[in-house]
Amino acid sequence: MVSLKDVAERAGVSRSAVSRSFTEGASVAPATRARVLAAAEALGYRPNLLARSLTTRSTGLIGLVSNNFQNPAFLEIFDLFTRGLQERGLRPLLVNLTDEVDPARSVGLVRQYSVDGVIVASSTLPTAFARAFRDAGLPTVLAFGRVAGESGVDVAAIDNVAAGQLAAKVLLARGYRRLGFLGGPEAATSTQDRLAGFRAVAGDVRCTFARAYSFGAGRAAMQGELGDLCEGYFGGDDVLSIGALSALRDAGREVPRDVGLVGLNDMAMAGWETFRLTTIRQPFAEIVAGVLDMLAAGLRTPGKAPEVRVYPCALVERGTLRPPV
Amino acid sequence: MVSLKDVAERAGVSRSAVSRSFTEGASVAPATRARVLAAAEALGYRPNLLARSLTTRSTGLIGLVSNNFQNPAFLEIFDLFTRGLQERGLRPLLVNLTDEVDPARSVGLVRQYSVDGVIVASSTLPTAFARAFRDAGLPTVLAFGRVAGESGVDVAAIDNVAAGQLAAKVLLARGYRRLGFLGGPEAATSTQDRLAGFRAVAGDVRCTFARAYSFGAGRAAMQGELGDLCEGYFGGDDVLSIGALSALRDAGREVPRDVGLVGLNDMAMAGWETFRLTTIRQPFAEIVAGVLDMLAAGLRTPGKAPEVRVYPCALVERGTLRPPV
DNA sequence: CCCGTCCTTGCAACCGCTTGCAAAAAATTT
DNA sequence: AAATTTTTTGCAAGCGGTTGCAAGGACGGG
Repeated sequence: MVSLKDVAERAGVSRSAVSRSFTEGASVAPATRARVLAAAEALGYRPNLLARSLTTRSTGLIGLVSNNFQNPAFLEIFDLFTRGLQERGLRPLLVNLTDEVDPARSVGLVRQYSVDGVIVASSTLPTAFARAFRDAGLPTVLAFGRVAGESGVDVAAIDNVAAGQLAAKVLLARGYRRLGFLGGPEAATSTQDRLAGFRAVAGDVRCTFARAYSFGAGRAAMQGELGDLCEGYFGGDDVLSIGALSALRDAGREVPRDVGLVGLNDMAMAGWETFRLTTIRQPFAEIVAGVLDMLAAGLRTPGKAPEVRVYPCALVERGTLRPPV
Repeated sequence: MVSLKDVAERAGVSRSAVSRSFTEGASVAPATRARVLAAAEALGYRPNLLARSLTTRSTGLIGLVSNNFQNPAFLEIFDLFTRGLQERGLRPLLVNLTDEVDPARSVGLVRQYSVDGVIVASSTLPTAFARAFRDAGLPTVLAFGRVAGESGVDVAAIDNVAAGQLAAKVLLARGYRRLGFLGGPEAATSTQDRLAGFRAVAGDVRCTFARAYSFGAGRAAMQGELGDLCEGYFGGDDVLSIGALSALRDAGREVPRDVGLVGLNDMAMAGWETFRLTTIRQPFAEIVAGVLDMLAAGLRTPGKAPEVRVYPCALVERGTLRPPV
């Protein structure tokens, strides 16, 4: 492994000179820098960022933590995050928190790697996790979390209550009367908020909670409904809704004629011709951009007051809701 | 940030003693270690792994590189990799190589972070990438690559040629006569090998290549076929096949009666009741375990000779192929 | 009680890089 | 040409750890 010293020797300068040649705007004569860069090039030298981080106190590492590795929506989200981070010269350290229950352990884990900040990408991870990172002094931003109330961390998300309201309004406007809520994990804030909004508009609704955001869970939940079906359903998310849709179709129920279904997310799959799921779009790209923006701000200004960015969501019309009456 | 020095002071010992207290099997009196650990606990100290790596020359960081962020199969794969790495005390540095064409740049990137090794998880990334990592002196293992020929790196994968043969045999055994190949990106070794195997058994077949492993690409490709349909198709992978399936169904073709379709991967979605795709299973979990195993060996023994592990694949019977005649 | 062993411990150097500071060199002024 | 200012450079210390080495202590045997 070629180091600063090797380059310095080859270029006939001190190690400091080499170091400065590699830092933007450092005081070094153009000629020297040229010589150094040439030597570095010849030797195939690349500065060791981790060693550098010891003095600069910044690694460029960002903990990307999630517990959502079954929902295809998250592949889209990881794609956006990884690309976005890379564009900013940051590197995602992926942390899979599936089945993890102890925030302290996760904190220890990312701290040992001196990450500069952490992104919590999940709507089902208990808020204790995000708070734990924050309390450890790490700039933390929560994607897809709860926007109301004081979480103490940056949040970028839609207003899930509003989304629930929108779902209810739309279902009613399309003439569906008895409404049902087919939520994700009951404990998740996203589920609670969507339900709250849904209820605020639709009043008393039937509630079922799936054990996870997955096709199987959605299908099973809907199969449980078949005995006494509501007219319109708000599915906790797209993949859940797609599972529900399959149950309905297999049972011979006509969607959208007999029963209406609206999902949430607008993941790529919702648009697949097989499903044509009418859904409420959650603007992933914008949310991710917002997260990165706040993260960058948090890195620049440690101790910055937490910020909440709320993104609008809108109905995407496809085939699982009948047209307005 | 509390460091070695702080703990040493509080425990009334030298920094070395603290360091040793934290390394397995180092020479330190039990009583001292206890005192040190107590002090560390009280201060909330955690050793800085990156600083440690400077002398130990091992960061525990593993580059997990892929260019496959649209295919839901890869979410399953990332899940397996991240969990498997975490269990071994390693951390995945996720590198998204979508649209990247220059191997050198990727190498520089992971080298700057002194990763201990890299996992290339892709069947479409040019082999030049894996080789470039290897040439940079990094233990590299390629998941889902080509198993034949000398790549110079560890490989864990199925034998794609055999998979192609299996697909052809099965299709013929089910009485489908004119066969078509609906492959992924033409340049990918996986596509070439699957086709080669397919042809070896089925002889002259119709060939179409989708531009990516995606629903849309599969659907579009199959729509192109509709004018002059073959009887049986081997889809380059499940998501492609599912796209193709949707095109067939929408066109009113009866699957499996009029046309048969067999996919490859057996991703979770293939089992969804909506699709019930008959497919050739690629044992993800076993492959990932093999990758991690070889990676661990590579970390232990630098310069270890590259190894190739071939995993068997088998037909998973569902609804898109008629029963044997 | 003295001595040889073995276990513990601290010192100091080092991993690869950054940076404040003061000296040296170059450029400007007078 | 001397004096002053500005730029460039190297030194040395430090970031948070590890580790070879030699000195100090504890312990058992003679």
